[in-house]
Amino acid sequence: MGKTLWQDRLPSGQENEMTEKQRRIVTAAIELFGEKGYASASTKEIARRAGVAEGTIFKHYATKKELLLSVSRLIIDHIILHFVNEGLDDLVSRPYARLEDFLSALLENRLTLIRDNVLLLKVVMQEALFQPELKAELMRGFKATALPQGLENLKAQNLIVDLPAEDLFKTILTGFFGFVFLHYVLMPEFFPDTAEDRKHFIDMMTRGLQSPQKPVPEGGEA
Amino acid sequence: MGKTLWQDRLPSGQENEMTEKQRRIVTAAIELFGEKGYASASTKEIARRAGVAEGTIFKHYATKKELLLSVSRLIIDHIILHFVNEGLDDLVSRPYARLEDFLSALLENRLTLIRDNVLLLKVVMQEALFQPELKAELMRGFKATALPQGLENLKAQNLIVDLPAEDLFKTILTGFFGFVFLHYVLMPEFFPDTAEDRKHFIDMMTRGLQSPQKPVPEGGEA
Amino acid sequence: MGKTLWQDRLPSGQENEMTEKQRRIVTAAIELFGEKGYASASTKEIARRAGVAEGTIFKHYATKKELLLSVSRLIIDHIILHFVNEGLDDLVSRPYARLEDFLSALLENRLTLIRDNVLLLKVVMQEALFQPELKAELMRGFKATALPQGLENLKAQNLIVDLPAEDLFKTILTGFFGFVFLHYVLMPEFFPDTAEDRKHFIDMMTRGLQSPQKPVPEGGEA
Amino acid sequence: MGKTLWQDRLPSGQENEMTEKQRRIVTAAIELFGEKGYASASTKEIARRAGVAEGTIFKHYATKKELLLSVSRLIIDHIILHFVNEGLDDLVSRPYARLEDFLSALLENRLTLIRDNVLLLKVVMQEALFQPELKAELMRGFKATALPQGLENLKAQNLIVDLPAEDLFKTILTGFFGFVFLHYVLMPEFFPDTAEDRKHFIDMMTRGLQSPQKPVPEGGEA
DNA sequence: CATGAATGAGTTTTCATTCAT
DNA sequence: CATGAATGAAAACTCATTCAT
Repeated sequence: MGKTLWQDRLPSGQENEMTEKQRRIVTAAIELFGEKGYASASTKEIARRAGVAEGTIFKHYATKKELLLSVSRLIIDHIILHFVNEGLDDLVSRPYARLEDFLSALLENRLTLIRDNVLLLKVVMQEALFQPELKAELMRGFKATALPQGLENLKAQNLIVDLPAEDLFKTILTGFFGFVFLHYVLMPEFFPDTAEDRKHFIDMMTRGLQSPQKPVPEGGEA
Repeated sequence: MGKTLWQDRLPSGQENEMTEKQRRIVTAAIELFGEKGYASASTKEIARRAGVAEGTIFKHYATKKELLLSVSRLIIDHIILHFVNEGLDDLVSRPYARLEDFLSALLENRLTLIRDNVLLLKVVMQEALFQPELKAELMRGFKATALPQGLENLKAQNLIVDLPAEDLFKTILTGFFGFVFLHYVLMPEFFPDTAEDRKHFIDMMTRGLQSPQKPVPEGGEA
Repeated sequence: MGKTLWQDRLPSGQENEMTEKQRRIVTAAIELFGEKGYASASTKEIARRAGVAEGTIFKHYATKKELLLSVSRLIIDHIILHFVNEGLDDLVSRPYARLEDFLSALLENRLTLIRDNVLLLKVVMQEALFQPELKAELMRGFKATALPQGLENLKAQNLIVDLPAEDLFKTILTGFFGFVFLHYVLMPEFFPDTAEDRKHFIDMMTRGLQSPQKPVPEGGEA
Repeated sequence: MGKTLWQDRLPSGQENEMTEKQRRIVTAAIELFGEKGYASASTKEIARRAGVAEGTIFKHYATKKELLLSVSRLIIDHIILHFVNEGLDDLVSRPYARLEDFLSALLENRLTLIRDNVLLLKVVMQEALFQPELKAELMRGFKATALPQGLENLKAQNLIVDLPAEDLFKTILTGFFGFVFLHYVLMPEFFPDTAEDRKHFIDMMTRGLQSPQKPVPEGGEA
């Protein structure tokens, strides 16, 4: 049922130790912050869902705000940075005959990760809107991607419009972000998850980004 | 901090009448929601800043949430309606207009208003993540756009790819949303507001959406 | 639909004058006090149902409490005292072969009056529980009845147990009150209004009150 | 003012446990509801009199209404359970007991408790007029009586009229309710608490309910 | 007389936080 | 370390009452 991947990523090594209860608290906090927002998730409910006493939360986190910050940090450090690259290395190193194939693969790859982590994203988004440092982290996450390398490959094959990689990167990011955010995070009710919709989006992006000249034919330049 | 234009636009005609106090309440709410977020702005403080009794707020808005919705509706409409009035219709009904011009106008047209309302837009976005009514309000705003009509005209002139209007609408919305949200709401620090960036975006969208065939010449071009 | 009788009884002569609006206020107050109780009926709602402005209520009644008192007085003076005797004179002056017939007629008579005036009774009851003067009024109402006369007739015919009229009166009142109050005012949900139930009650009362000796045969004692 | 017995009876066994503070809250609530009525007794004042923080009340009772229900349940049960324990069962299981003895015990048994709880009973009655949950609670109280079992025994001994237990129950309840309510709750001023009055009532009920045939003698009477 | 917008004190309720066990 | 009863400040909301029009 799409049980999330991130739960296994909470630090449990003995260095960065985190007790079982702490892990349960963090998990419950992520869920509730993601479901109802920070302000509407009461510590009482978090405690209940975590199966601990309310006081226990405050043994570990002095204030509710600190719990939120801690949770945010955790998401950034242990989760986003991980799955941002999940499968991407593989993806960009494969050859693509058409830009469409690349973009399509990119989207599908992102979606598998995102669909199961909507709550996580919601927690990050609500925070990022008002916390500059978090934005910086997010941006760092975006850039750490293997994506730029993929773009270089596409440019080498003349499959993509000839713009500075940085600009291409931003344009793609912008497009993907809009699609993904509206469809899977903000308004799934209004932007349902259909193959048709995804195709329209990929088509548009493909036409928008592909090189006006014919791509370099495979096996000869002339 | 981008003192906004909307204050002069609060309905005061005798139809959609709004008392002086009501206007002060709305103004104070917009300011405070923007400054501290919805949850942290107390009705008491809103009342104080508006110079009215707390009860007065509840005379006009049954609940605090309704006040938020009302305020959100107001700026959403403000952004939309202003846009409509500027006569994008004119633009798209002109023959030989280019898709690029349309998209460009679509973007430029809104930016001033958006830039001036970033604070409240942030709040609206943040709350929309968790409040279904607000999502609905946003969606209503999206749909109230002149966009659909514009699209019909563009299709008639064969300036835009031949897809069902609904699909076109969603694709454009998705693209614009991503661009606007990242550049002006979420991460202006990383997506600066430069003419070049806007041009790249418009170019991409234009290529992505324009009809593969040449437009129907009105009377013959060659 | 059992529209109540009492509305026509509100004073409207030119002496005891009462404006149309006042009458509407009183009517609305009785309904709402009866439906939700004094404390839970807000002046706002009373005004709305009466179709007047909230301020208008306070033009006529300085406080909400005064409205309640006025309404109570009205119920007592113009209504209870009237319908307490409605049909009773007739009823007691008819001859009865059996005690059962008398009690049965008495019950049916009371019920026709009560079924349409539950709200009125509820207003009086909630008040009477805490207002001594109101209890006195109620008691006066009970005693002003033609019932004692009826009892004398029954005693003369030896149809009823030979106790002081006062005691008989109280016993009957007690019994009827319990039946009527539980069935029609307090718990109609649990004590439904069925012919069978009424019969059981009348049977019990009849056996409980009838003279142990055979009644005086009509036409001779020996 | 009839300082009540129930305070010692508040559950404190380890099963139905009730903390010291909870007991103080209940006590204060009973006093204040009785003194000023439900609506006029504020939770703030209840807390003050109980010597606890206002929040503590809501730890134990989610809403003020729930506090009322809980308190009502408590005294209803108190009256009922006390009665049950006094062993009316004994009485009715004795052969040759008379119906009169049963009814008399039924009445006397409750009176002390009722007299001591008039204040709260008034509140319960007043609120029951408008609060369905409270009616239900009252009805539950009625049904929890030992009455039904007693009736079976009486029927077995042919001491009582042969009607379905349910009908007997309702008839008796109706009668007792009228008597008790008028004499001890609503109008003690007009229905004084005299032995004579009680006797008249019991006589009437006895005649009204007893079996027309002589009771089955257990082994012979002569 | 009638209105209804405005008031503000008061009410119920929530909730992060503390602390004795 | 863990608990959860207790706290009390602050929140949203209600409502009888006033008053300028």
